[in-house]
Amino acid sequence: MTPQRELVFRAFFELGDHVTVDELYDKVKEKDKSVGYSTVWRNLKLICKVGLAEEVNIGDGVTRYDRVTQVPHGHFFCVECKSLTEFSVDQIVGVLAQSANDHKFVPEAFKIEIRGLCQQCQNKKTSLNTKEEVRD
Amino acid sequence: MTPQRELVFRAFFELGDHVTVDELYDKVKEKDKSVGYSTVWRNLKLICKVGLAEEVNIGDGVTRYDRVTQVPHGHFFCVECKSLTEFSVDQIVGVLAQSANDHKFVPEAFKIEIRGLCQQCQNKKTSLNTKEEVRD
DNA sequence: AAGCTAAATGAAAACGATTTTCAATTTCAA
DNA sequence: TTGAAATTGAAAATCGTTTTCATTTAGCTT
Repeated sequence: MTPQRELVFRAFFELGDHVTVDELYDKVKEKDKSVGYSTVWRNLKLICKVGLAEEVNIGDGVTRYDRVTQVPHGHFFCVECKSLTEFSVDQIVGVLAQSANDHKFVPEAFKIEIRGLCQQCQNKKTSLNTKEEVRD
Repeated sequence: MTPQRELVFRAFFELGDHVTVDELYDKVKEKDKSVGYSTVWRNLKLICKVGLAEEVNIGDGVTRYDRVTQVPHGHFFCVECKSLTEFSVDQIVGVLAQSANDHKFVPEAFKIEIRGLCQQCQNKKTSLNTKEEVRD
């Protein structure tokens, strides 16, 4: 366990979910400017490999990383402000597991994402559109 | 409507789901070698923009494209052979819509992915591991 | 049909996140 | 302490995606 590796691990678990490599890199640099980007990247990959993190891909070209917790969750992704928030998927996972079973598929992970508008962005939109389009 | 555009549109709908830009490019080239990659790419984006296709991102660095159909579906992604197959998510979408509603989130799309092993890859694995590891 | 403008095309380059290379350094077990 | 193996940092390579730009084309308007 090198000091750099420890820094990366600690930083990752200090940060919340949905961390990008860049964000983690910045966080690590707060403690030690000399740590290289590739070291952060490699150790983040290592965290994934040992099962402590998993990649989250919302299709914006940047991979984010979630801590793997005991509680499975889905993601709300706001297409407007790009924010990512979590929600519980307890029951849903049961249904999905059943689905997988029906198809003889052995599930390892469930990725559930709802894209749309978060509450804030809904408000922004409606406040801008003062004149409503009522008809088609 | 340029002939290139028509070629791209036709090719996209002739191919099945989960098409990559490269695959579409190859398909288009079968009809007309002179069509450029960027033309294929731009028109595929256009197909998305008008709502006839949507991006599918399984986190392997390549964007795939699905035709938008009336029937919502989830994806089984085999982490071994990288195959992508579809399954029905009728009931699940209902639960997710409710979830979104509870969180004041306005859903536009639901992405449901189950990662794991397809039946074929399960068989391969078990046939290879003749000597089983029984204990931790 | 000719002329015109905006849109579309193809080739190449730019972009940007990710991944690899490589020489130097560090860890850790013997 | 010593040597092999692992790790690091900097730089470059990769690779899918996106943009640029000069040229061509589509499709209106007359």
